[in-house]
Amino acid sequence: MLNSEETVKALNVMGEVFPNATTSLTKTDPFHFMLSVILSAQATDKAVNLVTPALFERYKTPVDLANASLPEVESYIKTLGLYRNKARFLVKCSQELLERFNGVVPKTRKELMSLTGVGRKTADVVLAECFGIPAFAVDTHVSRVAKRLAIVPPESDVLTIEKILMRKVPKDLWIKGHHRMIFWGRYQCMARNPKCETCPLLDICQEGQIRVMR
DNA sequence: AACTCGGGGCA
DNA sequence: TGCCCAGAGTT
Repeated sequence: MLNSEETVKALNVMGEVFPNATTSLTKTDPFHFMLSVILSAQATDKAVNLVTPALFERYKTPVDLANASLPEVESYIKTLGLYRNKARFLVKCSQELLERFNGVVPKTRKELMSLTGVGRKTADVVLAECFGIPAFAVDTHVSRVAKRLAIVPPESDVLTIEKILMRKVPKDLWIKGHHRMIFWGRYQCMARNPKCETCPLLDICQEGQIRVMR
């Protein structure tokens, strides 16, 4: 298992390969950014960025979305997967935002996660991107990369992975580390056919070495 | 813990 | 054409 120092070293190698690793979601105000993150579930950021300009032009405030009709919201996001769920999430989330938070996106993880459509990962991304509050959001890319590099045990669940990452990585590297692992998982260490042959982390990657052998 | 939503991206 | 995916809610 990689120790703290080795983990940071690996993250820094990722940073050299992807110096501009950051979210591709269009950054707007916290309200609209939070909605963008909700929409990005099981979809690419590119696909999300394609629909959000028209969507947010139509629904500028939480009040607008709270009173929206579901079919109309769906019509704006039909090119995304899971669009019926997502439309429902956006409307209900806006209603709850008005009822409980006076229409202002809250700045704690607990409050964010109390909103419909906002889970652990979305909450962490909003905290980090909107408010600069350190969080190590764990998604499928982060999970896969952490396991392959043996930063975490192979059977770890998401919460365990997050705990270990937050322990092994200094807080000021949480947000960057998240972005780097996302890029690593998307462009170097893909789920199906990872580019192990040209991987600069192959020497510390047990799974990669096994993969290259055969 | 398993199931469901779902069009896109990619082999 | 088939398979998986920058998740979260429900049961």
